Amino acid sequence: MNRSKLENITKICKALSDPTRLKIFLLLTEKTLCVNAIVRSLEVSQPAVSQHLRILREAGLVYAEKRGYWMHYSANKENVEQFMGEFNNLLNK
Amino acid sequence: MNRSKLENITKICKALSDPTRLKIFLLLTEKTLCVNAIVRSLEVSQPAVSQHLRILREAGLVYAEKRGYWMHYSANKENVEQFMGEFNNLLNK
DNA sequence: TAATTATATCTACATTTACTTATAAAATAC
DNA sequence: GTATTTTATAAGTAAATGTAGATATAATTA
Repeated sequence: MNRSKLENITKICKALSDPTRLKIFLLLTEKTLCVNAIVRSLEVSQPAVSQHLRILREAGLVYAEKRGYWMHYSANKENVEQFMGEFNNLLNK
Repeated sequence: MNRSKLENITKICKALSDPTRLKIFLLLTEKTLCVNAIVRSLEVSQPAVSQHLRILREAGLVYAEKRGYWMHYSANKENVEQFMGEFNNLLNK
């Protein structure tokens, strides 16, 4: 089994292994939100949310798009589904 | 979204977020192994493997069955697939 | 019985992680 | 231009995590 493939799996799983970060991700599966909207939804500071978003972005789980001085985040569902498919294949071969 | 459901997801993701633990899990998807067989496959101590197996077991990712003084471990694929299905539903509703 | 084998648990420690406060950077508004 | 707003980054810190060595537990063998 490929090393970088292993790293990709652990990176994605690690990103979803923190409850706050998972909540952020699930919020973003429902709609696009800017950072402050997420801060208001959860009880976490703005820097904490920004750091979680960076980790989600590096794992390929969310998109980020700058508009004005807002940063719009949304879930990268296609990527997640592809990952799930590949992981499922691992199990059944 | 249910609190215990969230905890279940984070527990499973956390279990798969460590490279050594992921390797152990993937080994167990291929065949049933006792602890020492896993120790020999990877370059980790026996206590480390035992602790990883405990975490995988608590996440519902592996079965454990005692035979003689061996403990036979194998992947709980059904559980993983069910989890993947539920998670996928979360994305698409 | 005692010795051996396999696994689990305990303890200690170095590393990683999630967080807060403070600050910087980038865009907008005045 | 300066002030304001939004987000990102830096620094410090307490808590969690992964590990190895030592030890305990449970089953087997002699």
